[in-house]
Amino acid sequence: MTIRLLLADDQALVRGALSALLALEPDLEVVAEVGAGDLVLEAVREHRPDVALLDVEMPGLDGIAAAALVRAEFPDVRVLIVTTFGRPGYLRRALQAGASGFVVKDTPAAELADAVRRVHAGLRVVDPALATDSLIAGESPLTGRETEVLQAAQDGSSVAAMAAKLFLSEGTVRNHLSSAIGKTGATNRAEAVLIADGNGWL
Amino acid sequence: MTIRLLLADDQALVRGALSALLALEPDLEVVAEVGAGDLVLEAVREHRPDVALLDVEMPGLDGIAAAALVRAEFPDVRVLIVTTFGRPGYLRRALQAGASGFVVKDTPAAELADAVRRVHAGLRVVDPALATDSLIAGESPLTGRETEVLQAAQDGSSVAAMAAKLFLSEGTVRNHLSSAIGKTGATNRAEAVLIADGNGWL
DNA sequence: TCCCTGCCATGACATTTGTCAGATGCAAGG
DNA sequence: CCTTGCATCTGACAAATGTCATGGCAGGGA
Repeated sequence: MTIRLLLADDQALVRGALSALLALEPDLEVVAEVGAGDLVLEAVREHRPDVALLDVEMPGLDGIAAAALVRAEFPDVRVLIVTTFGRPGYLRRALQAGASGFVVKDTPAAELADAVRRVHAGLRVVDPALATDSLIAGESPLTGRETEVLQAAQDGSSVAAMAAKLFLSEGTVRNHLSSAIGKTGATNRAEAVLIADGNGWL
Repeated sequence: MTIRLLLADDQALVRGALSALLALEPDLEVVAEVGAGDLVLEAVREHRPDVALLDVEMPGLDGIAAAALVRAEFPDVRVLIVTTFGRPGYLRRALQAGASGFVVKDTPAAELADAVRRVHAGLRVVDPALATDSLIAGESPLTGRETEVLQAAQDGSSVAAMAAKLFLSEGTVRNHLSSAIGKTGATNRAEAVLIADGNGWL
């Protein structure tokens, strides 16, 4: 009885390489590969995998959002998140979205197949170092608006541009920014963006 | 006669997966894997691969710098750069460093082996879309100092912090920043950093 | 109901940032 | 030798940014 896998990663080369890696295991079978989060649910419907390996960073729907959709429609499909960045907030959100495991891409290749098997067996797989980081960093202290404003600031927009985009007054944008700067312990907007993003809060 | 390969990528999972993918080809053999740029030259000395696959983004020495070292000591070792980001400046610098090929990670997995064979045969392998981008973006218009200042600005430092780090007066830092902002077509520091980085100028 | 929190806004203020003009020194190239 | 480009600095100015106090409004507990 082989474990049926779905692979989602926007980088075709990595996707294909992971597929090759997992195909080496006799008890694993890759039944579907997709390159965008939007396609995950559809592929799950069609191929009914046992485990879905989802990258977080994907165009369109990200892996965490895709995980939530999958779990909502197919509670028996296990989700293993595989990501480049071990952002604490990613782990928290992934687990809240119903993921059973969370693996960063610099874990040894040999451990991936094991992680898949454990997840399939109903166990949780979480990098212990990351788990402690997640506890330390905690949940995002930012309010909804503060988060939105920082996201808008990511591309180097001016206050005026952000105000226009979010339909807010410039003063309000600056208030939210100031508040976010305070909460992140930063001294300016750019630093606040880096800190928040590094924690997976954006 | 198999082609001997060296793999360098800081993400162990990706490294292992690529290794599995390439091992499927009967004429290819992965003889060494390293996870940092500093280890590339040493591994080449020991294993004498025919082709080295190097990621650009690596801790310590980046893939392009490693390529230059390898080519200087072993001119008969071909270098194929494999990277996540198709930054125009990366391609230019990679070719200047003596790389024979440049592949982004969202090319189909099936093409990688072909790219390796072509590089080994003495041909150049370059993503055509990326090549035109590189021509459009052109060489970095930034002077040495401008580049340094933008790099220092990447972490959200204030002018005062950058001045201290670079042993310059605050006025000078602001002048270089202003100049860089003008050259990148940005309207502020943060945007200039994004544009310059996106072009591979930092 | 009252209180608290989040959200929105305004106005005022100090600081930081971006721009500009002007000046010097240095090195490379014609 | 002269020009050009780069790097450095100063001083001054306008614009953008960050902070603070204050107020209004809505929703969710206690």
